Amino acid sequence: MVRKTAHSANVSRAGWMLQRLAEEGLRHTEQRAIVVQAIVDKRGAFTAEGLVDELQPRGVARATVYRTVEVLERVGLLARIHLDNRHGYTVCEEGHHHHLLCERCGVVIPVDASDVEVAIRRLADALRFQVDTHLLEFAGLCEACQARNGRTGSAP
Amino acid sequence: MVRKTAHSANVSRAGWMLQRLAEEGLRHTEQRAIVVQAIVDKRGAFTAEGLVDELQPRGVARATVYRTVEVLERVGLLARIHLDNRHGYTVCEEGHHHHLLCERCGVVIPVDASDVEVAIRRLADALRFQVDTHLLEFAGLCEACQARNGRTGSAP
DNA sequence: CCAGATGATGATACAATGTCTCAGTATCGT
DNA sequence: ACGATACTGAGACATTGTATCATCATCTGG
Ligand SMILES: [Zn+2]
Ligand SMILES: [Zn+2]
Ligand SMILES: [Zn+2]
Ligand SMILES: [Zn+2]
Repeated sequence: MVRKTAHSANVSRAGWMLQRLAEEGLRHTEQRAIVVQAIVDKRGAFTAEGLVDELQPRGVARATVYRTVEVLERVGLLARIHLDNRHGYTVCEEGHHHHLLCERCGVVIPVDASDVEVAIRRLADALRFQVDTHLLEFAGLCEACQARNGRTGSAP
Repeated sequence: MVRKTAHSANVSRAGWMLQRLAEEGLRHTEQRAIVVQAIVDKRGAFTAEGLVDELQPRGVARATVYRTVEVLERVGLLARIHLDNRHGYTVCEEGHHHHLLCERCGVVIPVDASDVEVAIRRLADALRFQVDTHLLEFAGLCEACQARNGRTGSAP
């Protein structure tokens, strides 16, 4: 197997996401490529407004950033996460699963919580409430941030 | 036991919440009484902005509504819930538990998900991530809304 | 390859949701 | 009753997100 640099991995991942958009009948545009590349380069949680700040100087309009994020979420390439006040997103190509968010550095890792999922399903079935969706998120500190505890990071 | 009307129950509940504020060293004001009464009368999910719309005409300023909601949350009398785009709150006098939100009528019921809680704890312990908090919410239809399915309600 | 159909963008106005300031007011312990 | 101080109101301000619409780019079929 060929070992890829982090950068080329990001480039190919961005390409994959753009390809997915094409498969959905959406067009490839220069602006979407810029937004998608910025997103995969982040490798963590981000907010729409943060992207705007970053990409507006590079010629991508606010509305385009919001529209692109919305489209990516609809297609399933982004998952929404609930920060304390605003909303964030994270890259998420897989199916249903949940996320661990590091509150210091903003890194997000997916977690397959199958046991929790089973318990949730059982609970939902037992209630007279018809449970359509559930929201489960975790927040804490990633391994790296546990190590260098006390230093400040750049979570969005 | 004396059977109370829904209204008197709400009144006493509001009184109890105000008493809790007093116990925390916070002052009793006319505006806070109005806000708290409006909240308990709702008996479901609500948003700060919704309260503003309702109480501004009654002489409670926007800032006061927001400040009161914030104070109530800090004291633990309100829990924040994550609606799709904005944030909401619900009355929550008890300790740690989670909530079922009816997406049609906005009613919220607390649920003690101890099995889920155990599974969550186990998962958290197994990860090298240091999980500080978790967020678990359910959304769906309450029993009443399942019955009269198809009709529109007034969730915030 | 070209032209048209349609999707996407940008500039900006608008809307919704909070946050902050500060002078004036109400509350509460003494 | 008094004084310390918590609280309020009014409105400016900030942030986050949406709508409009003329213009432009992309894809597709011929
Ligand atoms: Zn994911
Ligand atoms: Zn799940
Ligand atoms: Zn509760
Ligand atoms: Zn829990």
